[in-house]
Amino acid sequence: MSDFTNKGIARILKQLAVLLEINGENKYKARAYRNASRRIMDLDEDISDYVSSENLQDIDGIGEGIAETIKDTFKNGFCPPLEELKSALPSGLLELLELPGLGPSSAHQLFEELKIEDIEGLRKALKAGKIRNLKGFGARREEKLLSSVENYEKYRNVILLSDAQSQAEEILIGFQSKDDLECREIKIAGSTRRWESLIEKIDFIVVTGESGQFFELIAGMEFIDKILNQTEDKITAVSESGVEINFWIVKEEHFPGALIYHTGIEEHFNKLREIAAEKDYQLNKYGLMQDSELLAIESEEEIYGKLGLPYIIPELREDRGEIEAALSGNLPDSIGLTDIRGDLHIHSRLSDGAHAIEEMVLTAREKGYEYMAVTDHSRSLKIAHGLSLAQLKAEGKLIDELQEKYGDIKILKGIEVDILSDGRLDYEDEILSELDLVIASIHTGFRQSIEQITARITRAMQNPHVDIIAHPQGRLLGRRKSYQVDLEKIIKKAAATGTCLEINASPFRLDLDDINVREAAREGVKIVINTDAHHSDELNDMKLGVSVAQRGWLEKDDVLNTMSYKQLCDYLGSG
DNA sequence: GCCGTTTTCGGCCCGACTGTTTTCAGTCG
Repeated sequence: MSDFTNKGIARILKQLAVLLEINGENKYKARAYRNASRRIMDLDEDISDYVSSENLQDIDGIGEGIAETIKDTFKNGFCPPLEELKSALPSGLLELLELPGLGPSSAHQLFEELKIEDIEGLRKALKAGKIRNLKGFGARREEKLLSSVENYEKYRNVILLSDAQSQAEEILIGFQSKDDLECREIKIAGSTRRWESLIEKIDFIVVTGESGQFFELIAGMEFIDKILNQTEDKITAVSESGVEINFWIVKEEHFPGALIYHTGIEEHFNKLREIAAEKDYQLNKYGLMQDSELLAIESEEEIYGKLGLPYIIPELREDRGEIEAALSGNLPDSIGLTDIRGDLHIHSRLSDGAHAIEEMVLTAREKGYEYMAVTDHSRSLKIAHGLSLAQLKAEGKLIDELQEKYGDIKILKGIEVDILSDGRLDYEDEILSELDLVIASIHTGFRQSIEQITARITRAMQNPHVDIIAHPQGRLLGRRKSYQVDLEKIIKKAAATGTCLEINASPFRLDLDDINVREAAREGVKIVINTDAHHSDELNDMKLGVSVAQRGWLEKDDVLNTMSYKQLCDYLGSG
């Protein structure tokens, strides 16, 4: 009898669903698996308990068939029908679905008619002009797919910041269990340490005792796929998910210097080097030297200090003026996670969230938040079970009851109201006026012109009830580009109307991005950092949003949800 | 495959958009 986590089983069922779709089977069968996957993901109890007590079918969405599949998976240690499908279908078909504009049906068709098995095969067929002649395709679609393929290849080996962090974390944990003969010190550097939204490579700086043993240690880690290259001072490995991992091996006395060298972008380091030269030091990847002697230095702070600079946090080391600001004493007093007093964009089960409002309230309380806002979707977003007027009213009543029960957190009645394709909002003003907080956002009409989308958002901001524009760029990192929008205009309008712009902290979005956040704050726009949580775990994403704020040079006062509850009410009331 | 019954099979979150067609299937959110 093997053991699987809820996440593990959910992943298996989801994969099964996708493969069934590609295999051209009944789409509702596939949907049933996908549905079951979601239920298990959201389950509070362990799925293994259901298996051992033989009551899997008590779970909504799991019937005889799927219960049997799960039991078999536990029994065998693998999922028989999944393995069967995997051996029947080329594995590359799955990646075809990553392309926007290509779904399971088309993947099935491409495989059946042209024996296309992966993206490379598709690229060749597209170049050869073979696709346009297929039924349901055409010249235009061929052109779009080609651009999708090119975009995909560009991001092929890039992973989300949150994924890079969890992989890096696993590696660190792997080292913790070893004695310090093999690894005396290890720290994340590079773009992951700077909290860039997309990561190409994960860098570590390592002080080892016995480098031979260190190599074996890495090679033996279960999530390391292979070692690409090994020299005396660097090991390059590839993780199972295909991302490159560099271990820079340094001597203990070189650790702080190496950390600075491998953390900021090159231009940041070059400017530090120039400052060092002016002070008759030499700065290189080993550290700070004077008269060819390495100075005994313990930390990065000390190096910055010797150069006459305050410490510059990794998030700012992008050569966007931070050195100049440090020299003139104008570095931002960067906002931190502990400054955040509440989360103002949270979904519940009433629309498309995983949990009841009460569970989200309990999680927010655990985080020590002073306030939170329940902001489910509005009525026209049917796929997300957008709330009818009656449901919205019922939700308000429910919140009143919860507010009675939990006095130590303020629960705002909010909504994420859709900005419809024609620019109207999804509820009338009199409905919005009764709510504590109104977030407006775009979920339809992504392909409209820059003028249309900009006009939709500016019109929404002119509505006096709208407090926040959520995910203003509408991007999905590495997957979907931002819709066409004139952010300069949006920022100006936000400043003029007192509307807040959101940093959406979802690891898939991080929207606004750091550059535009900084621009908005410069123009005096108030920024709000929200998780857009659809699951209680996702309230933890706040740290990602804060990192965007830090990279955008924000200070505490630039951010709405660092305010006390009273200040927040005053602000919203006047807005 | 699951569910909810008008218990034995029909419907399955839904509507907009797109590119293909010339009335619709596939994709997306």
